[in-house]
Amino acid sequence: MDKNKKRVKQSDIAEKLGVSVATVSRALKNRMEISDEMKERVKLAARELSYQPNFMAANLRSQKNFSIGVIIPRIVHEYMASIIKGISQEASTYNYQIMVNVSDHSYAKEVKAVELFASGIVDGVLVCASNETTDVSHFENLRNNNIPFVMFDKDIQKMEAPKVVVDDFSGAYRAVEHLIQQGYKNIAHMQDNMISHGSQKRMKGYYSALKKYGISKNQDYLVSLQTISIEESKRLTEELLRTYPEIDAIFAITDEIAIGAMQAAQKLGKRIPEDIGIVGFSNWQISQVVSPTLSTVAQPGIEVGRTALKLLMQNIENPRYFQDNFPIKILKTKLLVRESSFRG
Amino acid sequence: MDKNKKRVKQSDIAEKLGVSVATVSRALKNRMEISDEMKERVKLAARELSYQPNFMAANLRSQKNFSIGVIIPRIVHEYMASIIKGISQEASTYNYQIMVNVSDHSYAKEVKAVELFASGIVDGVLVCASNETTDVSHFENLRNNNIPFVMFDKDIQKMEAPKVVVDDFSGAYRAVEHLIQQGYKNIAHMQDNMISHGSQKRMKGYYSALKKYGISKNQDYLVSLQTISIEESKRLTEELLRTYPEIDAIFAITDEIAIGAMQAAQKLGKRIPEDIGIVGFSNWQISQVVSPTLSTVAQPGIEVGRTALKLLMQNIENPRYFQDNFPIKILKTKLLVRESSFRG
DNA sequence: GTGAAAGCGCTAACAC
DNA sequence: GTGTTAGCGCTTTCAC
Repeated sequence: MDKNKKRVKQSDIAEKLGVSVATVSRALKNRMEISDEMKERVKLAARELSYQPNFMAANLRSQKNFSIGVIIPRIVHEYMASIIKGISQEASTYNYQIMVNVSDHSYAKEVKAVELFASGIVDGVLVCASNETTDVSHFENLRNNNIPFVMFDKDIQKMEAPKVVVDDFSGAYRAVEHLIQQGYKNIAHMQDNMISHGSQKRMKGYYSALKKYGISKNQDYLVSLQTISIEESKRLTEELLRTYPEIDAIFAITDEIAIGAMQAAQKLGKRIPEDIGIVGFSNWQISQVVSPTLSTVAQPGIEVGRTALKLLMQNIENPRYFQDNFPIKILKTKLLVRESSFRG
Repeated sequence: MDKNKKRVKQSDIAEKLGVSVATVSRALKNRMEISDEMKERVKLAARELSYQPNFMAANLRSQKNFSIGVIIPRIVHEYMASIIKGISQEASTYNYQIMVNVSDHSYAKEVKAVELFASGIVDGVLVCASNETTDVSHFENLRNNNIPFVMFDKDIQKMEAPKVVVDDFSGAYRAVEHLIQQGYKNIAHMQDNMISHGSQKRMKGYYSALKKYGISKNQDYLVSLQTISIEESKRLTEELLRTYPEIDAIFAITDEIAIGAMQAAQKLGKRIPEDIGIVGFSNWQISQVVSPTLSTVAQPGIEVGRTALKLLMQNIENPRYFQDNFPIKILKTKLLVRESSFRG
């Protein structure tokens, strides 16, 4: 065991070369005041001694740590994972690392995560609030410590901060418009029970499309799920379709719900898309595999991640970048018409 | 802008109270040599000044940073995400953070990530090697810097390190045994082209079950996919079933491949499970949604993550814990019999 | 172009 | 119980 083999530091290089640590530090950082010859000597020695910089020390000095904190409610979730992928990709172009903290949709955990990140172990924070989060005072911790942050995916209205979200409204609008154009008349909407801004926007998009095409709204065609799951959706959809057999289309707020709806429709002997059209939201991989394939509204997860990180980096590089004028980036969703809603 | 509002530090508290920084530091850490009264005074003052500890400074001193690096090949991947979830859960019980670095199955990126983590910004590393990784010399960086690490999911044979993997062999064995017990006779195996240890184990499990039940092995029933995708699997399975119509069961190395196989079988007018039985591997959510539902071998992702992190923490807490005698934890897989292979 | 020296904020060894 | 002091390893004035 080489427990006594200490890590080589700049002073070791300095000693070996008979120069000062300052020179070593500068040479390693390629400062131009150092002669090329010295740079070479230092770098050579560094390699010989297999020197590895100690970032903790450098960070303490420079008050930066080249890492950003990411708070998300879930990780086993295709859309979230794709956002992380985007964040991760973009971060690496800045040579930044990401620290991922999963709140598990617990407000308490989110608060803890925010406090931790506010303590200075990261240069900035990206956060997607949990479903439980209504009080947003914990984010003041970040402000007080001058840690810039950007919110993504979930838009908490009263929160003043830079945000990156997707266009829920027009995504929903186009989905419903498409159903109408396919000749469907009685279009139901399955939503979650969240009073989240995104859910509301989707609902508004749904109603707006109906209105535009002169279809009067029917409260009975609106169903809210308590828990989001295929089973729950299947159960409620079956109930809905039995009660209102005239319903010939469903716009579901997520693919999961859409698939439950498909299963219910099929169970009742309805043909998709002939008898009933179905459109989901998110474009999960699963939506291409079910039979018939599911039409859905694709959300650009990777782009959301990249955009959020870019915004954050601008704020990190220039602390007064936003000047209290917080941008809200709304990324475009895209309707993908597949079998479940296309009758030509 | 309160740019000149400097962060309050221990010395500010000390000054305000007329005590030394040492006392403040100790009081905040609840050391018992400090009187309760002083602890109270210090904590009160800390709160009044809204003091936030500077972890960078503390870390530099203590040479710890309470974070561990995680290197994974992909993140948009249900099984990986569940492993991360497990790591994340367990880490939080130790008050550790995780730094996630995605290699994207690129050897070069993996090397970079290892080097970064070897530089001392984390107390330990968990790594799942990329598919490109055959040379493992980069991990020496971690050893040289006394950064403990644990490998998970992917078992690179020549790599001597603590490992956490799942029992691919017996998972595959039981899947095939189940098919045999259901009366299937001509069982094909669809695998990936990776020469990965896991794939090989599954193949061995497949052959071993056949042998056990006296079924002679037929090389023609073994298909390797160049790229893993539903389409590719569908194409190759169709080819396979056209060439060898006697095949009445398929054991696929992933759920993705299994689903492609299901689609091919259905396209050829074969009924599942009556005419052909299919079993996958991984228990993706999708496997419960396809019709018929897919039998599969579940891998305990969360457990893999938790176990890997626990092993790592033991090594962090006691650097000579493993004494060069590296454990390999093999977690149990579980066969889930669903519709696609059950004919009662 | 290079060196000396002063910290970054905190912890810990050693006093008393 | 509390203070003094000496760093952790690096960066950065300020000299020369």
